[in-house]
Amino acid sequence: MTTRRTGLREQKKQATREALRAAALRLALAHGPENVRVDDIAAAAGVAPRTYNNYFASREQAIVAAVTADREARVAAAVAGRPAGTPLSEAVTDAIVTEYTEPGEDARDALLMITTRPALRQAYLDAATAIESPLTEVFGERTGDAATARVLAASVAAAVRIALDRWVRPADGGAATGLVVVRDSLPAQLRAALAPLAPALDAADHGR
Amino acid sequence: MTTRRTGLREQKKQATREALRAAALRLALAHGPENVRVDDIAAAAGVAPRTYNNYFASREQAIVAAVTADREARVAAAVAGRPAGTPLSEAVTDAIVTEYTEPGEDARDALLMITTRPALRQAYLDAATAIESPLTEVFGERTGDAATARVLAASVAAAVRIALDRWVRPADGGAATGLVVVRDSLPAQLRAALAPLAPALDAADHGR
DNA sequence: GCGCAAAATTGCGTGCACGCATGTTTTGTG
DNA sequence: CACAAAACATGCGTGCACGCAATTTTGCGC
Repeated sequence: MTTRRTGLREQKKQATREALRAAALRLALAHGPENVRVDDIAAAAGVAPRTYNNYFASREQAIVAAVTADREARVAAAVAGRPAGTPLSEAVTDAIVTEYTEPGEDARDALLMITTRPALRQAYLDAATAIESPLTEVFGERTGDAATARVLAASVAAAVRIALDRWVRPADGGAATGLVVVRDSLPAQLRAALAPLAPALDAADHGR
Repeated sequence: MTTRRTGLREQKKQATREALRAAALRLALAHGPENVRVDDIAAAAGVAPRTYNNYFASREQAIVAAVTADREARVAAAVAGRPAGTPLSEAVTDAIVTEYTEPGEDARDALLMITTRPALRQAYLDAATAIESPLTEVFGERTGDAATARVLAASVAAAVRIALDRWVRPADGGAATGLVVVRDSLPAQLRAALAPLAPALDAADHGR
């Protein structure tokens, strides 16, 4: 369906990637992210330090990837799986809210760690852009226009990123304005962030 | 109007930033980006190597900043300057097309160098996200909703980024599909990328 | 099974980003 | 006009990302 290159080779690569992810998260949780060197992660995963950078371009990426994993691909699949009659904006919003809400797993404390460290927070937000490519494909099938699909996918990714940012960021401007900023739940933030894009999504949808 | 903090200090900072930008671009053009070390740039600008990183987070940023400079702020100003009756989508598109089309200056050969080096191309695209913040302010005044404004600004930034990407990227998929990809001009790419967002922009506009 | 080409891993070397501690300049206040 | 606080420049040290080239592993046709 998607990209099934060759069998065993790809399999081992994914295993290594998974091992690195897991090791990174485990060590970071155990000793604190600041006290984990790339060499440690590589050693724990049983590969050379240099190999680490064949899989992740930064130390933060590996830790964050353990949480975000293949969430992006699932979102795209969920969008594609909605009944045909559903407006595109609704399909997208529902799929995203479902997939991003939320771990329930062991990722709970990982999220806590990530949100309190600026560098990890940044990496976590950046990871949201990974939905662009799968979403572009789905949108492409529904709108028929690849260029439009890409723009809309990028916009959705940006909205998700903003929602996560607002959800994750510590309140800062409170004292200055005297206003107490009530933090919405993640689903509410996601819906609020995606709402402004609904007209564009639906216009492109039936535009074909 | 915007953020005029205090006098002499800010002035010197901008002078240093400008000196670094200029030095980075000049050296990169002269010897090729690969052969310019951060230390060289710092030395040419008359500051310590460490100071360089107080202004730019990467070597590429400084080079690219010499071209993109304050383009972002000008876009925001241009949007704000359109007559009140203009639809928001039109105001945004026209302002962006105007400001991004194109250097005419000494930036011609700089662009050539940037587009041929992957690292610089990446930095150039990333620089487009700088419009987000000024655009958010402008949109905020026009829509009345800060959250919506931010999402739309980010979407516009993403669209611009995509347009620049398509404009700047060397044709790659041509051989595979057998199709000759005709490269549109930058204004055409920008308009095409922004068009899908028009419904969202205009819906938010008069929504207030 | 066997060998070969493609692909992945590894080691090495280099330049870089950035935290921290310290000296220096700027600012606004009494 | 002096002075304390804040902002900035600088040195130093550390860990990191990545290009390059050599080496090992994998997949596949024979």
